[in-house]
Amino acid sequence: MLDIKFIIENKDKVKDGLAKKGYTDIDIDALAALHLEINKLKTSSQALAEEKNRLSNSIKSASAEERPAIIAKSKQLGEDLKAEQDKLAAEQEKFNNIMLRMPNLPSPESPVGKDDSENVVRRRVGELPKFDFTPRDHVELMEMNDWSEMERIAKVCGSRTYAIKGDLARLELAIHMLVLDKLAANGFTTITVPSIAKEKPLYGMGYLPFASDEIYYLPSDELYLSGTAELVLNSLRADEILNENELPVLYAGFSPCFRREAGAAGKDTRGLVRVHQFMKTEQFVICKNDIAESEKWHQKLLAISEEVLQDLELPYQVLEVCTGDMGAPKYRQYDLEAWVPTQNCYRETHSCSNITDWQARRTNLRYRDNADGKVKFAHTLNNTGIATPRALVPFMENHQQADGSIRIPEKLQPYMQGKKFIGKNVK
RNA sequence: GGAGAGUUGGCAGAGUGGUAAUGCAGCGGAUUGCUAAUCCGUCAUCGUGAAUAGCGAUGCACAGGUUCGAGUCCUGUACUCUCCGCCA
Repeated sequence: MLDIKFIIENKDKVKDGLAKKGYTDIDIDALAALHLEINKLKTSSQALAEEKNRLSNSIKSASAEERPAIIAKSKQLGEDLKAEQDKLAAEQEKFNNIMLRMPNLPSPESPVGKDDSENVVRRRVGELPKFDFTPRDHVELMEMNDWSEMERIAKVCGSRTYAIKGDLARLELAIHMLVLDKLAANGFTTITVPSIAKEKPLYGMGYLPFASDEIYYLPSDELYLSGTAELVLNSLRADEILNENELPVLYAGFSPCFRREAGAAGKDTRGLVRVHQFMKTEQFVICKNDIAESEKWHQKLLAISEEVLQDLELPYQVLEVCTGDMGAPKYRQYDLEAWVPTQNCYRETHSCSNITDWQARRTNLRYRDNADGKVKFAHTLNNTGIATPRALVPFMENHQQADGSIRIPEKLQPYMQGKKFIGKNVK
């Protein structure tokens, strides 16, 4: 959500930002006019309320003869007021619906572009693996090591589900532990959160009304399945006024995540790349309303996830996401993509975003500033810590050996009982 | 699933139909004079203002209702706690 006063005072800047993000259907001038109309209705209904309050308060001291007239007048005012307030509520709803659909404005640093083809590679880190054999893709590797039940589980649970077993299943959890330890070492509080949520947090995060196709809904309970721990973490402190001394709030959230993948029909149907249910360790930050401060945290979150990929010894690239490919809530976004040898390309493993105060305005998450005692909307940021099983795809493929076994990078070995390799052919 | 109790500001906590006490914390100011204390104001949202000035509206979990007037009475919903039932 944006501040309506900011919108009105910076119409050109807002129009420019909306255009860069590809939102051409929002009429800022009409929105400003609507706001003006609402304020007029507020003023007129407040005048009626004031008069009515005055009359009501005078009844106590009025004589018995005066009372019937005052009551009648007050009753009439009450009806007028109700009519005025109904008008106001209708206009307000129109206004709110537009405001809920207003995306965040992009950073002036973000590359301007219309879609993912215009994202900019900022850097590539790590050497691509060279194989003296024909590398197998991750599905073949799972099959030859008896690490999965992909066909059976599809019969039981439907397409885009997965079941992995043995050392690969243990690896999946080991990687999360490595990331959770790293985040804890950086001051993040480990927190496991539910994957079911009410509707309100979905609006707070900006999932609704923007991406309703992506979300599982449980109608008999009026609950939704969460696509990320960010959803819950973003609303965990909703409606609070934090003390500035509590900031920054750093959460390392772990949760099962659910996505319908409705918009990805036919894409990545093979294997572990795109599944309906996965596990994610999420980095989430609440910090002061200060762009230098939140940009600092944005870089910090990015650095942590780069370190994760380095610990996993995966070659990756840092992508700065262009204005047109960014989600509505985002001010600035980096994606990390790890190399997938058999696809001969980098695939997304992390998405790192500065949301500024856009979500905090929606969840009413504020803090009291120590310097001036004022209540301000906080800034929020989020980044993937690690998401599995997708991360297992580049992991298995980059670390595969000729015999189909998988090398375990040094940093991960303590989480795998010291094993240097896993696989059927490991002696 | 059944029964009961509860939900008031950043926090604590009064308030049984007539303008939301009080304390703590924070912020602003004054005063004393010194590892701080005291006093006053302020303390959420919005409208009108150049205004962080005044004036006004709203705000007691949420949504309705009764009433000239609702934190207070009525209805529904959510959540919390206690007990019973079920249960990893």
